Amino acid sequence: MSCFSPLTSELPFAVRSCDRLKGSQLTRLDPADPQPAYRQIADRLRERILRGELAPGEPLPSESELIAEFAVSRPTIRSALSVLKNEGRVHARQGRGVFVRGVEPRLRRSSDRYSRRDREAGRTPVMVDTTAIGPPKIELLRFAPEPASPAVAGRLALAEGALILLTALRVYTADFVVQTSTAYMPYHLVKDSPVADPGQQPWLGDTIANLASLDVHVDRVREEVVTRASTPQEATDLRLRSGEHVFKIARTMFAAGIPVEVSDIVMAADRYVLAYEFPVE
Amino acid sequence: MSCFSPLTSELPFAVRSCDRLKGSQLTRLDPADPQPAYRQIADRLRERILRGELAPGEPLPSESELIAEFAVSRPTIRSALSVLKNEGRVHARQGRGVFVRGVEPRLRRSSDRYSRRDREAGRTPVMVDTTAIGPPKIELLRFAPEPASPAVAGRLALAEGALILLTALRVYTADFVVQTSTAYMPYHLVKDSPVADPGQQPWLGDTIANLASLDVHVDRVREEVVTRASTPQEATDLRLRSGEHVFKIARTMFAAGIPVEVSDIVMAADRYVLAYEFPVE
DNA sequence: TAGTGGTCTAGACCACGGC
DNA sequence: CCGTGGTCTAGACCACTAC
Repeated sequence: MSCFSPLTSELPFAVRSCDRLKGSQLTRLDPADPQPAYRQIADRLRERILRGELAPGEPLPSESELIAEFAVSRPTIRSALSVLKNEGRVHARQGRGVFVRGVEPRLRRSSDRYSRRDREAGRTPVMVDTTAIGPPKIELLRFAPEPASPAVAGRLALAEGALILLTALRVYTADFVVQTSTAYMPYHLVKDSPVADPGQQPWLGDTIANLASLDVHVDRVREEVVTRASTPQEATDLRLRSGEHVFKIARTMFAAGIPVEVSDIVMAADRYVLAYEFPVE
Repeated sequence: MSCFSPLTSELPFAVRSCDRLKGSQLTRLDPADPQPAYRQIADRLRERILRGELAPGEPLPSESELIAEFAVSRPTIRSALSVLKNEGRVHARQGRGVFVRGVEPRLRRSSDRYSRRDREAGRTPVMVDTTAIGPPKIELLRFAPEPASPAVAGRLALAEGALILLTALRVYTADFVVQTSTAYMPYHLVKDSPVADPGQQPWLGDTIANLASLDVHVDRVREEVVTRASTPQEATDLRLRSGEHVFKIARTMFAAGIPVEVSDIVMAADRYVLAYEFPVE
């Protein structure tokens, strides 16, 4: 397209003179650079973004403009753009263009939320700092006693196959899912109590309050954080595109040194900042 | 590789009937499926991986085999594979093949490392659980007093432009970089002390010990964790491919409620599990 | 040498969005 | 309507690895 240079077939990379380019100068790639063209192009575009030359929300030059600017074929431009997409720096919208992704404010998930003060103020510990987006809605996906898997039994220091109470939740805010959690409690702790009654559960999602009502007092929390690409299921749940990252938190609550609940919490990695504050010594 | 073992078909996961080896049956795509071919193919391959049909370390079928199996062109197969690469589920090695990525054990970075017991045992708090890989080596990149940037001044509750001591470190283990950190301390705390002397610094990387020698006693730590794609600089430092994720930890140390050090710590996200343990109430 | 993945081109058709 | 990005094809050459 454009720029019918007879040099095209002679010189594989660049060096085509093309006087009338629509706005954008021709940008030469460095043939000495061992990096392939699509990486060099991605690097140049990334620089423009990091330097603020292309501000958040702004569109990048269109594919055809980039083809003209760098004098390469469309697939090469698309490879370059896909690098930036995979880095989460831009997102494409069909029919519109490719846009620099803004730094959306992240939800803050703070270890403070386990403090008694917050609980007594009536704040649910499922998440905090919902001030900007309203209170969370909780959807109960499953709630049932089950035999513990070996992994869960190990984490709860139970015999394999012992009964646990499984609670699977999904947390929404303003109709978009922000996290899912799957929690396991030893069934013998909650049996015959309101906590084990799906219709009655008094503090859905608030393990500490639930256990306190049974005179089990959580005094220590451990959270182990990893991040990885989402599975298709998680991507569906959290409305991510497959491949976007999640935080996965394996949480254990202890009462007097005994694990009384473990849970696996999954949330969109780029929507959260995890804040931990703890004493030293 | 494939199908020499008669046991294969008995194993719970390897269900392929392997009569005539990689003749690999033709796998039909669903034309009714609104998903494009490359995604359908990626999904099928992902399933095989998640089901264990393709075990960690094993090669996927080669591109030409996949072309035959799904009856599509090479670029389509390559798009499908690039989806899985970007998810971190496989990695390609030129001239060899595409291999299922194993779950390498992650280094554990635990909040315990700030405890006095560990310090007195002589363990450096820069990282822990180095048992598997030997003690860390610390490279000092920069060590100099500087005027604080507005951001750092804010985090340290100093006036803008106040002097801070900047310490930039890189931590190696067995010759591979595991984390970088940039720390800032109010210069007035350390001025004229051995802590401010590059040649003398007694506990490089151990802020708590350094400050304790000046009678400043850290009693609380806050860490704020985010994850995002690495910048090119970080990718170089940590030997990541551009686009792989990092954890970024913004740490603040407090003594009697006053921030006495802030630091930014960056590490390869898929090499770490961050463990936090803290009391409730 | 044969097979693998890595890069690049040229050209085609489609779906979406705004005018 | 036209321009945008999304998908797909066919074919080429290269660099690396194994044998």
